[in-house]
Amino acid sequence: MITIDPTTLGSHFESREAEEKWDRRWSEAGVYRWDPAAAGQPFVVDTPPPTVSGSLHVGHVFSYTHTDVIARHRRMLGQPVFYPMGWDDNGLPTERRVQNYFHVRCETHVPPEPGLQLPMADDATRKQPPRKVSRANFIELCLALTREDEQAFKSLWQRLALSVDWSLEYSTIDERARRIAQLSFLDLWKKGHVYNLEAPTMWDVDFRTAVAQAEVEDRPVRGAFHDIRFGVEGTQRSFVISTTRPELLPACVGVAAHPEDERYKDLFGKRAVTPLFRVPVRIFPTTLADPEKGTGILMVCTFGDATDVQWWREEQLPLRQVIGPDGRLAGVRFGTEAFPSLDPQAAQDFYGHLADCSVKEAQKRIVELLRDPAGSAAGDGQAPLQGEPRPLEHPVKFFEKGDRPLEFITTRQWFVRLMDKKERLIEAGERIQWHPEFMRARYRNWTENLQIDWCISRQRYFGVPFPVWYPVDQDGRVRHDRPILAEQKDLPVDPTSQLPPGFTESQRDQKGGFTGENDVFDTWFTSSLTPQIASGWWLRPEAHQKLFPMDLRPQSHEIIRTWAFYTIAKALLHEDQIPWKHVGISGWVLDPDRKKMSKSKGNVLTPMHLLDSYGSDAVRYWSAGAKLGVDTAFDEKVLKVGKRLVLKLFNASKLVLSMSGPDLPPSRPLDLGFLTRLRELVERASRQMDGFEFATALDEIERFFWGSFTDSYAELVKGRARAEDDPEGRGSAVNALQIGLKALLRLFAPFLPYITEECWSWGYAAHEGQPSIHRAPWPTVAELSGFAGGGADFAAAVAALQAVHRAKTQAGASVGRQVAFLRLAASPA
RNA sequence: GGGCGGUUAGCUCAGCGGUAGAGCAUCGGUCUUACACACCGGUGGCCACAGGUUCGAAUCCUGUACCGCCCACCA
Repeated sequence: MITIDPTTLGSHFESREAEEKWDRRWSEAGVYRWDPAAAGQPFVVDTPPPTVSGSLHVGHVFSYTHTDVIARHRRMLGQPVFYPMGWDDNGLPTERRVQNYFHVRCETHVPPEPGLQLPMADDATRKQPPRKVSRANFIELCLALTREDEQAFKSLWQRLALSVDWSLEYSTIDERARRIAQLSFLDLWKKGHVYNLEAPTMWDVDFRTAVAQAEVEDRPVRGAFHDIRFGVEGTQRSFVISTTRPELLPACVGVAAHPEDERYKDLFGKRAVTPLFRVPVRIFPTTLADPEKGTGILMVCTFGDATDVQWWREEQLPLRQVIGPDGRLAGVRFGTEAFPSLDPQAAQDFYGHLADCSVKEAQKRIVELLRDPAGSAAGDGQAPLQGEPRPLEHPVKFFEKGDRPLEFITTRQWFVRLMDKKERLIEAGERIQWHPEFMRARYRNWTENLQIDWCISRQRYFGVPFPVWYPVDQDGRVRHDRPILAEQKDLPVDPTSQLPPGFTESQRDQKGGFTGENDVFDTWFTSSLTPQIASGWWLRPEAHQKLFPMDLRPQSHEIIRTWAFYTIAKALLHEDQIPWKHVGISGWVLDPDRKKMSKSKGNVLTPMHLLDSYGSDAVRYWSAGAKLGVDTAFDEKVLKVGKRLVLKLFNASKLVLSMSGPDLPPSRPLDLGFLTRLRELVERASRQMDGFEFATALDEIERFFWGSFTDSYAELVKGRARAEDDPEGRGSAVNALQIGLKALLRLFAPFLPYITEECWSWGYAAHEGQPSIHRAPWPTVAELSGFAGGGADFAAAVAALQAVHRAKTQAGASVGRQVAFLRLAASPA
């Protein structure tokens, strides 16, 4: 039994004060430190590195609390917990911020300036053209700026009491991450899983980079069907195609219709003639054409969409790329082999109106050109454009961070071969446990529908460079087919400033010399290695062995196709493993109108003021109340309830720990009954926590604490716990109360780390020999198994208490009023 | 067009084969030596709709309707 001086118990609870105090003590005592030498099965978390250039919002607090609750529970089970924190600073969002903040642009060929530091750009600086800096310097600026953002996140995480080991911090652009990412590339190359290829690729014309299928989204866009009349070579015939992209007419390389379409059957094998440019193109059948859509016959361009790419490949059509990497129509020459024309001069004249226009402008202009009968390919003196464009809304592919539609542009890119591994990827997903289970379908669905290999090269700067150079032959041709890879021991390398083995700087970009790869990896190429970055992988094989595969990947559902998918792919390709045993998917925080919170909608809630007004424990209480996978509408009322619970725990602890008596074991039926109920709670809550069902566990624990403990059991025994004339009963009650509180504090500890630590410190810390409740053992059925029976007595006593309360309430009397006469009778069953 | 969730008290949600639940809100009562930031008692629901299985369905099956998410070849 714990006996303490009641005057040492606090009279009120100040959450902010307690938070600061315990943060400091936990850090000093290393309560959350990962001990690689510790015995026991480790619990390893693949913590999501937040995008640090984004803003803080309640969604972060929500999902990170879920992970922390799980980690704390495992720590109390005695597992050594590996819980790192990373920062995702690598990538486009940071680039954009740094460009604006310092008013700089990265240029690959600018020489590095060692030690370059810049202040935030002032107005005068901004009037000048942006300063050009080397990639090395640009990365330094990115690091400098993201360091500030990381601090903001770190203080939020600490305030939230995330039990991460801060010595395990990393960022996705730091040296270790760059080295691991480049190692990954070398390993994939050795195993034959990567290749580079010049091919049409989805391209963002603003960022001027290739993008991968996973980063593409459909957006509804208003467009219009343009009915355009084509000629048929050597005949007077004509037909009309409907297109939403008339500006691609100069890029037309074929015409296609369904093989069974009676309207066009006789045209197959003939050549169509495009209006304006009078280029003859093959007419071929394809089952991919839908007779119901438009006029049933369509033009194939290089490239309007993914199907165009497919037809171009299958039918071996010529390449007529007119849209350049900047999204403008390039200068092309008609009458050449690439752009044949029956009337090159007229074609060139028409094209002159379009060259150098943006896609949008070109579309406007070509519509006007198509109204000119002189452009007819049918030789009937009618304008090619039939009628007026017919508006429609249709889905168009965008880069998820982009503003203009994607184009398919032929460029050289690096790919990871995945299309031949779909079966294995799906099977890997089956071996992982998804929480909730139905999220597995998202993964399977995406993997089954994968259309192209993973494009991993980006024409950007703030990223991990490819550890690759290419020989330049005597004719000045870059031999992309014979890349020179960096040596593993030299990683990380930047091929734009470092040399390949056996070359000198004077040979850079020279005939007979070499050239460095300018591209950087897709950020997901690095992010998909978070388990390896955290464990150290080849740099620390022993640690990796112990930590990998990890136990838990927490993440949100919209990045299953990227982060989860690519991480699974990497683990499979590198080590033929699954990266983790469990994936826990947190839902979204919706605003009270059930809309997703987003910056653009301006409905984002920042977490700091919530922490200020309700305290960290209350915010965690709200977060932990949501089950995995379930979206939750933000509701401030729940925070109030959390705050109330914290206060109640404070007061209940004060009550229990202020009592004393003879140290006798619980023996009275009521006390035993309470402990029996408690044991049942521990059994259920433990099972739920083991299955990551922390919200259900919290609900049960809270219900028990409030309903069975404070409002009934404590009320029933507090008289006896102070009785002078019943030492045995008093000892039994005080001990049962203390045993109960000790278990309840520990059950609440993963959810409410501050208040439980505070109350634990009053007596249990010394008595149990465990200074922190967060290192104390999770309550077990075994520790309560010595107390049996009394369940019926407990139920009867609670029912009697309620009956007395009811009688008093009906009489309008105070609950404290003495009862003169009470007769208890067994109720008829 | 395909896949996956959801639809339960005014609100936020739990329950997922055996007499409809919690918290908040609402109405009424109580200062009771842990807590009035508390406690006690009450009001409130054809569990979206329609069929089916079952002795019994909010719970299982089949459809339908909304809401949301993910995905799909943009003519």
